[in-house]
Amino acid sequence: MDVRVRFAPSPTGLMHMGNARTAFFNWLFARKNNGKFILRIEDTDVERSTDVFTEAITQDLSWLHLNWDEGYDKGGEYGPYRQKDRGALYQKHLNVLKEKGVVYPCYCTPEDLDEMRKNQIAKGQMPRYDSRCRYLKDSQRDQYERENKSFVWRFAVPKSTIVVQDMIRGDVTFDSDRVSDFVLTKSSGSVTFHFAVAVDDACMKISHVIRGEDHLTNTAKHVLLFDALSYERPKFAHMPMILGPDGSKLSKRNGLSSLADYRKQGFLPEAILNYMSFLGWAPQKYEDKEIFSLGELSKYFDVGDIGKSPSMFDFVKLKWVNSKYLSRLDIDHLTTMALPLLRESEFIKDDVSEENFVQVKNIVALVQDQINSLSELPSLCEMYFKDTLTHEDPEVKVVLEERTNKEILLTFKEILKDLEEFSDKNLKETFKMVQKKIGVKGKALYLPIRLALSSKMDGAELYKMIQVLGKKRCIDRINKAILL
RNA sequence: GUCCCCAUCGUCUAGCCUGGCCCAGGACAUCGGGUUUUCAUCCCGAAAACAGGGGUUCGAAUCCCCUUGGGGAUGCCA
Repeated sequence: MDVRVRFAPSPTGLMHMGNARTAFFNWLFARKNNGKFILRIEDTDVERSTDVFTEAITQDLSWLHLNWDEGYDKGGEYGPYRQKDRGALYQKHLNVLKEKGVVYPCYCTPEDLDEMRKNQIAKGQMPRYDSRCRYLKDSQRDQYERENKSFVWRFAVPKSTIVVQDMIRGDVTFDSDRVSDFVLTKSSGSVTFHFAVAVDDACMKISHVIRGEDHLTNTAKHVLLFDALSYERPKFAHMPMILGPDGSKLSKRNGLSSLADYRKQGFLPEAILNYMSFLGWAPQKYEDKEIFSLGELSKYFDVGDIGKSPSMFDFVKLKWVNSKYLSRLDIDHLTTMALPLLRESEFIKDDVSEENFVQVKNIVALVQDQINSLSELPSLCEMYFKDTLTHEDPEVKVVLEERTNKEILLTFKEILKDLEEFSDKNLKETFKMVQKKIGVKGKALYLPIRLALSSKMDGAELYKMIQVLGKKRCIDRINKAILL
């Protein structure tokens, strides 16, 4: 069987981590099995769908390197790939269902339904459509028709036990009594999600439907439709949900939510993918390895290894994974990515000469190992671009005001002043000399100088810091600190 | 409410299917120590979990049931 999977976002909002993982696992499955990955836009909700989001979502996918084989922008044998362009196909299928007599028009108004629901809840029942229009007398139906009353087509759910075979959860059974006669076409004429999904998955020859667990109960409806339309059911796999840090469904409220946010924060797509892959999944032969390349992931990935329980999104761990990727990044590449952020902070001008690029690169190299995301870069680099240290931090001030430390700074400055070349060797020598003269070593020796130069307890390696700052700035800063 | 799904360290997870190798392994975070005359890295170590209760069994994290807890679904949203 040809493996064909799809990612089917609805363009009613930006892509978030949950969507992204669904897309990723589908992509992984396709690549692993030499199948096709299809991008289908589920824009049956004309009210809320916009092309802007379609555009944004496809951009996010591309950014994640999740290339698709068929899609609205690429074409393919089974198009069109936007549901709003598939109206005729849905109509055709509706006619088949009409002929089979498994659908019926429902004339209930939203108000009717609302009232019905309220009554049911009040009685402690599960809210569901009571199928009243299914058994409408012909005379009544004729009258509604004459009145041109608006209606929807509902599917007449047959009494049965519905069994959904899920690759992750095994057989899940539903009693048809729990599934109300659902709407296939809205009064506006457009189709509902359930109808479109079933028709499209069948017609696009989707072999495996891999999606979030929130669709598990919907699957009962979809399966009914496949059967009624005499289509073979695809295989289903419902992945566990990703929860926010507070244990509730991931949303705008619990922190960063859209993928675009993470991109802006300076998370690398490779890191995000690597982190996400371990949400609800672990390789069959788990060997205490945490960092996997895309290639490795698509080799090891297996739907059978996806777990059943939901997982919380751990931002701290994402940062750790990201830092791993960041520190391995080629320095030219990293510097190029840093440029926009540094411009935004007004550390550099819009156009960067080759010479300037090298300078910036030297600075970026100093903080490469310390950042968890690109967004942390500007604040760590600021001291190399601006000469505005004030030593306001009481912790810093106390150290710099200390008598011995002033002597250290003074001695250090005197030697530095006459130093020709700031090589590691020379600097080491310089520190040795200060150590000998003042009789202080280790942290006690390095910290005052570090603070005078950066006003921070931590930072880059001191020799490197001095080298990048250069003689004049080092001396100016030390002078300033001595006067404190 | 009703239905469906789920339940191992704070978090992500390995182990569960095919009971004994598990007084439960790894990673992030936390804490302690070491290397680096500073910083970061790195290394070592500590603390930290089988939700509870019943079964089945010689033996259960692993199988069954109940309870509890969490999530999802109950739309002319997807």
